[in-house]
Amino acid sequence: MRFGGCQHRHMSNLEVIELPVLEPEAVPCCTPLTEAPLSEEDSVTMAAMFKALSDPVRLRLFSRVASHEGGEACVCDIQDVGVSQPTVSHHLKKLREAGLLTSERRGTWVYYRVAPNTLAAMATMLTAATR
Amino acid sequence: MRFGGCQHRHMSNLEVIELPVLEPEAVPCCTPLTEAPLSEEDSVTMAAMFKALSDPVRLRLFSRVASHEGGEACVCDIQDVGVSQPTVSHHLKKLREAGLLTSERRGTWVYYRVAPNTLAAMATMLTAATR
DNA sequence: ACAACGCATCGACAAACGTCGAAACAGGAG
DNA sequence: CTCCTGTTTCGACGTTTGTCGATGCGTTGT
Repeated sequence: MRFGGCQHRHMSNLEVIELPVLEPEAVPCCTPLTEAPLSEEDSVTMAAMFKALSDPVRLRLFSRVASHEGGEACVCDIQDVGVSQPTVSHHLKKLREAGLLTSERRGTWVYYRVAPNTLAAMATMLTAATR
Repeated sequence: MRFGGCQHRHMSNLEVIELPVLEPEAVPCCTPLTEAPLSEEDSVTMAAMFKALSDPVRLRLFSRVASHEGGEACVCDIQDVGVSQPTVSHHLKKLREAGLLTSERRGTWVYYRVAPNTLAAMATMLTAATR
C-alpha cells in the first residue's frame, strides 16, 4: 500500500525510547491571578506557557493530541493542519519545550501526549479568576 | 502635592464615560480541549486570547488589575512594571482588544477591570483538560 | 488662559516569530 | 546494504512584536 499511511491504533508492548524533554516533573507555580499580583519571575514562566498556545496551528495540534483516543497521537495522525510538515514539527517542539507535551519514539513513529502538570497550573490561574 | 500621585481608592458616584471597547458581551466558545479537536476558526479565536497573556509584562499588568481591590485599577496604580508608560498603554490596549479587560475614564484617570467572559472561556478549555 | 498631569497615539527600530524547501537522521523492509 | 518512510534540523525570508521617545488629547487646578 503506497498511500495507506497511519493505520495504527496505539499499539502497546513495544520498546519505548524516551526523547529529550526539557522539564520532566516541573510544576511551575501559581496562585490564581485574582489573589495576588504575579511576581516578575513567575510572569516570565507563565507567559511562556500561554505563548505556547498563542498560535492557531499550535493550539489545533495541541487539541488534536489532547482529544485523541488513548491520550496520545503520532505526528502523522495530526499533521494535516494546513502547514508543511517541518512547520508541524517545529510547533510540536515548541509545545514540548513549554512543558505542555511529552514525546516518545516507538519504532518509526513519534507519539505525543499531554503533560498534565503544566495545564493544571494554567487552569488554576484562570478558574479562580472567573468571578 | 507634587509627587503624591494616585492617592485615590475607588471613589464612587462620579460621571462615567465609556471608552471604546471592542466586544462588550462576546463569549467566544468553546468545549474543553480534550473533548474534540478545535476547528480552524475557533483556534484563531482562542489563540488570540492566549496570545494576550503570552507576554510577561502583559500578564503582570493583567494580574495587577485582577487582584486589585474593588476589582479595578487605574493605570497609575499598576504602571511600574519596568517599561515605559507608552509601552504600558500599548499592552493595556492589547488586553482590551483581546476582550480580557474593559476600561472606563473617570475624570483624569482611566480604570481597568477584568472582563469575566473571556477568562471563563479559557478556563473551560483548560480545566477539563486536566486529567 | 495657561500650565501640569494622566493616558493614548505615532513612527521608528531591533528582536522574535511562523513559514518554507532542502537536507539530515532514524527505523523498517526488501 | 540500499531504498523508502516518518520525523527532526538547518537556513533563509517576510511579517509581527515589544520597546522607546516624541507628540497629541482630555482633565484639573491655578
